[in-house]
Amino acid sequence: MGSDCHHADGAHPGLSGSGLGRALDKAEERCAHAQARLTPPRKRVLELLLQSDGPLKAYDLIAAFGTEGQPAKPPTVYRALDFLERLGFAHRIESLNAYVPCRIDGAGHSAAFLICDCCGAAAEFEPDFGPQLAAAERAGYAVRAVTLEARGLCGACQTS
Amino acid sequence: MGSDCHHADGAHPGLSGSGLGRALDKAEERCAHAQARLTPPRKRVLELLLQSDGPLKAYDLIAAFGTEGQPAKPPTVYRALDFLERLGFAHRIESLNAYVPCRIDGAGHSAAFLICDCCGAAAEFEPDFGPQLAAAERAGYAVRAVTLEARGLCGACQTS
DNA sequence: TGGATTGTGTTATGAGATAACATAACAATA
DNA sequence: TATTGTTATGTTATCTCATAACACAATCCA
Repeated sequence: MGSDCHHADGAHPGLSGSGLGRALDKAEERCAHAQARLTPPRKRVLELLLQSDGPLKAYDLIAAFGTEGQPAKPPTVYRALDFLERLGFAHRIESLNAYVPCRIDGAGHSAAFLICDCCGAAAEFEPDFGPQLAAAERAGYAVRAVTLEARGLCGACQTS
Repeated sequence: MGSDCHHADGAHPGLSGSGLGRALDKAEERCAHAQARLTPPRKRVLELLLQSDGPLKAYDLIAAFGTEGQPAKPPTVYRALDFLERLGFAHRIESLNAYVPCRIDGAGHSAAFLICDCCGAAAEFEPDFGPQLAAAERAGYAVRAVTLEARGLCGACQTS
């Protein structure tokens, strides 16, 4: 997404219309449960993430924030992203400096991604960190969150 | 390392003296095999990484580069880091924007870290990406490199 | 020995993120 | 329903991290 690649980017198509509405409603609900507030800037950033076909940079969000074209100030967006990450609504992809909405219900603070170096797609998959958590335990670590990023080529980009 | 934490940082003590010399010699050897050149700036950056007790930021390396106190120019260090990562001598820890020497022989381009949010230690451990690689294959991805970063507390920092 | 390749030096600038402080909205409760 | 603590936002400025672009030097190799 947002790349120079000619292939389709089908990893996670962006939401729109009622699908988007439902996703936002669900987020509202989960916030209520968690005694957290999905305030307008937070909701707007989540909306932008959900609408996107692929990972968005912070400054993409900043530029797209205002519905009338006015950008947001950086802290507005970074704060919203912090919130969304804390609640598990979004993930930061470290190796891309980019953000995606969480696609996996109840993934908590751990996430795993398959990132295509050609088309830029980032597919979230169900993390199974069994072996890694076992290794952490052996080393005496108390793990709070795990992120895994696998770089390579998606199916479409291999067949070129 | 470089943190505000009072705990010891025993993850990977830095090398010095003959241990450092041996590690650098080994790197020379591996470069020769790979038809790559461990030029002075590359060797210097590797040396700094090996000497450190913990992850180093790029600008730490830039500041420490000159033996007489003169800093390096950023591209000098970033290029050396690129080289060292390409050859598997160093890893970038994405969630820290920092770099460590590779501690695992033949780890290639994949790496896994246990990162202590208190003392800043980053312990590299032997990656076993079995389940994740299986998931990638099911999704049709061709994986080139995997990095995993587990955040939490090391043993010492839990018992505070 | 000359051309291609790879690496370095240098200047400048682009991208990503946060500190600090003032103000506003909300929630609890007295 | 005024008061107070807490949480969130708005705003300015600045900091950290990383790379583009180009000239020059060293090395490789036909």
